[in-house]
Amino acid sequence: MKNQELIDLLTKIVQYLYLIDENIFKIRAYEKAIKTIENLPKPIEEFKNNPEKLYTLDGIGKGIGEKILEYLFTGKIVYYEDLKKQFPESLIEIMSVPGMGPKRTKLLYQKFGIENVKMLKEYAQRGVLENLEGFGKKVVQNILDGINFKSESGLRLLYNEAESLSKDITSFLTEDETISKIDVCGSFRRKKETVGDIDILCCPKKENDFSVIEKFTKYPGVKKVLSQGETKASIVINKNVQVDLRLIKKSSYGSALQYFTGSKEHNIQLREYALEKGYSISEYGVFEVDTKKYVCGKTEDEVYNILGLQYVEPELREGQGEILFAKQNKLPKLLSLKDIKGDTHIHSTFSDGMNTIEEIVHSSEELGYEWIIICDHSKSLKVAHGLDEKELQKKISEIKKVSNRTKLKIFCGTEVDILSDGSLDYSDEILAQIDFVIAAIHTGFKQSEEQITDRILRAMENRYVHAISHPTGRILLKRDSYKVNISKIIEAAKRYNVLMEINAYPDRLDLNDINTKYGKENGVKFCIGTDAHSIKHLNYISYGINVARRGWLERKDVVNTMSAKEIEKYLNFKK
DNA sequence: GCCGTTTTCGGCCCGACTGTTTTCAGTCG
Repeated sequence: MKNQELIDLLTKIVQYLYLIDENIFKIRAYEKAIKTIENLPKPIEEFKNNPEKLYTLDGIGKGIGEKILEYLFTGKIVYYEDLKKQFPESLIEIMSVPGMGPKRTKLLYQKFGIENVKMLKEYAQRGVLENLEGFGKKVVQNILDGINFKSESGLRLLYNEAESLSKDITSFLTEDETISKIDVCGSFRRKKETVGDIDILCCPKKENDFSVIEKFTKYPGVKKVLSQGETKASIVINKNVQVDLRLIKKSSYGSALQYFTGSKEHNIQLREYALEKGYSISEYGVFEVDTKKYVCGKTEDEVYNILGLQYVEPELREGQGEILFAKQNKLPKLLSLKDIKGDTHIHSTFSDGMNTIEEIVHSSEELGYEWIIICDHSKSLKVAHGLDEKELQKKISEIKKVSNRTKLKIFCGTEVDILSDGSLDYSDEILAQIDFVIAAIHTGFKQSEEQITDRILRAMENRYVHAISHPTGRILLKRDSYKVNISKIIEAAKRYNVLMEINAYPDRLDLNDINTKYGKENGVKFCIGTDAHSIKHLNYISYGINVARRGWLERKDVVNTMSAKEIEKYLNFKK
């Protein structure tokens, strides 16, 4: 799949366009096209032989479409090669230094020939930049700080890390009880799998009480105050995470919440749509264009409703058609935690889990589940104490024993390895005795895309396989997915009636949101498994639900919403 | 560079903070 390479290339083009001060709307057109490719669930190569389909994609017209085709056929884009002749590529890195934008980057290059971050640092330290027009002592200091900040950070947070950080900061801000409302917005509220920074919105109890801004800058663990105004401040805290706080009064709270939740693309589309209807939207509210009169903005509901739109859940606000659906009153009723009646992927002490089946049962009862599936590893995964056939029999009888002491329905599952030749780690005779078979790849990550795709397809053909676990094998922020044609796998899932797992482990979240949505569009059904290796992990189910919601899934798309009777019937039907 | 149920040309979301300015450019979200 060349999608990421193409995205990287187009992103560089965008940076160059900023540098040469190209028409801002042209730049936005490129940015929009990049978003479209990021949300594409298929390999871009598939458009090689039917370009007409490429041009139907949102934001891709003649100009950018031709460049994409040029890239697919020749591996490069001449337009980009020409841009490189104007300015060295290393200027793009300079522009990524906080405080350095295209204007300053270009000026320093033309005046001093500064073409990389190292040179920038040297010139800044020598004090030669301060006398330039538009520069000054503080600007130069900010640039130096920016260089340090950049070298130390760059990483995004996993969603669950952002979650605990957010809790800590919001409880600090609310401890004096001067605040009536507080929300963490941005990509965190949209439940993205990783979060770049934390955006907090709050409404003080007393109008014009700005004291919380001051308090915010005193948060324990603050490393640097980037900016501090009357209604807005930005800090950097330990771990080099940027946190922004914005104060807003009651009458604007809803529109501010809407605005700061984003995404940028969603907001642009919403505002464009509002203009068609004669309204202008900002974080302060919805206003009539003609009279500039305030119309509403107290709640998010109001903002969408005044435009004749259904309320759009934050998880759907990615500019991927949700506004059109909202217009037609056709948004999905998203899955929620209260719909969940069981977990399809739990490890016990039989393999590499920390807790016994008895303990898992106890915790699952507390969660209000009707059923669970204990999936341990299969025999060849020695590092995880995979079960051989004998141990598997022991596990089956243990489940029977524990079942006598609980109302909870316990299914015996296995996370069976897909071996490097595509065969499964247990014989069909063994698999037939197991209630739920979820097949997974744990070895041979370096194989070619064809090999891995074929391996998984072969596993799916097996009549005893109910599901595919963590279908792309990625570890967020650590390891890329193995090479696999995931759209082929998803399409096959419908054909073979195999579930796609949304693995809820916080650093997996695999399938991801985009592929989940693609699966739904192709009629695929899903199971959400926590992959819990300890009873504490059972709560990870909420992270799986986040992905499901971002993938537009409803109750009916997910087997975890079935009652114990329904799921039993469902699992048997497969055999 | 993209797009169109008034348009194939003329639009394209909106605002805060900083630092350097005498009214605003640059950067950021």
